[in-house]
Amino acid sequence: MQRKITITPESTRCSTCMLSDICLPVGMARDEVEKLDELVQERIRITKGGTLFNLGEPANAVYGIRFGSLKTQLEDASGHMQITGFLLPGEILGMDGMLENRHVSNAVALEDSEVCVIHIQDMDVLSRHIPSLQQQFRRLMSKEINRSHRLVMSLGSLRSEQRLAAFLVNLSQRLATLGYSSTEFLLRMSRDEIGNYLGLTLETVSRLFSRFAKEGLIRIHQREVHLLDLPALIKLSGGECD
Amino acid sequence: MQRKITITPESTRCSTCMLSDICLPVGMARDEVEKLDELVQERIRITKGGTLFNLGEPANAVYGIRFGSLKTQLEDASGHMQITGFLLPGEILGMDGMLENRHVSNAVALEDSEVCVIHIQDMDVLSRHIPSLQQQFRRLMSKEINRSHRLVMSLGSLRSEQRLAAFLVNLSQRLATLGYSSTEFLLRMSRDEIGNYLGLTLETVSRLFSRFAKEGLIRIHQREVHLLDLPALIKLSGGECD
DNA sequence: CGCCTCTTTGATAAAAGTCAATCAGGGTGG
DNA sequence: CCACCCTGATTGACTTTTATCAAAGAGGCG
Repeated sequence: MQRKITITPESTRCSTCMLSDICLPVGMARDEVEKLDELVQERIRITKGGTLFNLGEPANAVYGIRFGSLKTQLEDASGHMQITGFLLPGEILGMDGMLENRHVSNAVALEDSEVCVIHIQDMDVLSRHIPSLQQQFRRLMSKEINRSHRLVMSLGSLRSEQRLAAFLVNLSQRLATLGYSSTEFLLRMSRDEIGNYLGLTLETVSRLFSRFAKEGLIRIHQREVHLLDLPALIKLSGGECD
Repeated sequence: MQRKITITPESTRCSTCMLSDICLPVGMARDEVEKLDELVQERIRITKGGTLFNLGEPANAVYGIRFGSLKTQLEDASGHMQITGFLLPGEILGMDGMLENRHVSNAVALEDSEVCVIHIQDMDVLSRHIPSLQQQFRRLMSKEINRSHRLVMSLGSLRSEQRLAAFLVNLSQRLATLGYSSTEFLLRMSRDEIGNYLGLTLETVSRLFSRFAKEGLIRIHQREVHLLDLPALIKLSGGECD
């Protein structure tokens, strides 16, 4: 389910990682990124369906995804789950646990995945030698706040078709950033999970996919999506309207 | 609309502020709070309807509310607004602007209000003398992430009546923390604003208030609310179910 | 091969939105 | 000081959207 991987001298470090311009070091100067190299002393590999952390567990680190994808979800008093995000390589998770140093959500792997462990204490030590590190970390937290606010906007003001279109466009853009195709990709999550995330039922999601396909916006077979008319999807999602 | 207030020697400081155990210094040691006193060199008073900051403006500070209340809202490409929060005294706003040092939202006063200005640069300088300050700030950002995630949960998984109940309960609890009545208070926002925040129309909000009143859960006249059966509201909102 | 999970699709019901009219206060100007 | 107006709130009738219930189909894995 979950396996620790210790970093060896020949392991990839932040300064040699392909994701360095997306992940924690995004925007940092070359020489500062090199100083980051000691920060990650540990990686964790999680198999599909395994959890990286669970609600209530002590939280003293955040995690940067190296490969794979995870979902984060809140659990309410009655056990109902709400997915709050689908995370891709280069994205950071675990920052919601820093209020009480205890996780308030679960993180579950959607496929076999690996994350870099960033211990907060180590980061605080290192930040004495890297002046920009604290600011960098605030930026990442701010990004998470923004991400969540945009989700609120989507849930609060868009209709189901707009939400789903926005979801596809967002995924497309993030995959493009990673160097993958922005028009052809595999959905790592089920209809049920998409629906939960977007505040819809799985049936509604399925119906919308079918309708989008009929309208020529996408081609979809199971979890393989092909965005045929990205501009139309963007327009439908309410973004970049001209 | 907006007026700067410079701090004089006799002004209240963090160490003498009534809100110190709620606001920025929450949980900090007494001697560290005293070191915070130089941090706030400026306050801003905003009249009802005035803006503290607007989308696109440079962001180099965060703000702690001293008195009054504000709403924060996102604006999409087509000008549609989504309220992402109603903030009360002791609560911090502006942390969503730290990604690009530019505000991505608007903050509007719901009543005449005053905020303490916390310049990020000053905080970074001060944090060299207050080891816990960076951690403190991360806690506050984490809190904002959590707040937003819970709103996502509300929007994504609760029905309209549950959302409104949860909204009332949440307000009640925050007002209680401030020492106000948890059962009798004034709504500083319109039905329209509540509806926008909760992803509902103003008519739905109004109808639900009327229904809650008919069912004996609340008494409401205009913006004056009286929570008559807080346990029932908590239960309705899905929290603390037993 | 068969079971199990995920997905699709249809019929129907419920929730919430829209449109519209009326009502209540609060503030302003005559 | 009062009438009027303007904004915000309430309520009703009706429509639209989305959920619910149900059944059947499609892959994938043991």
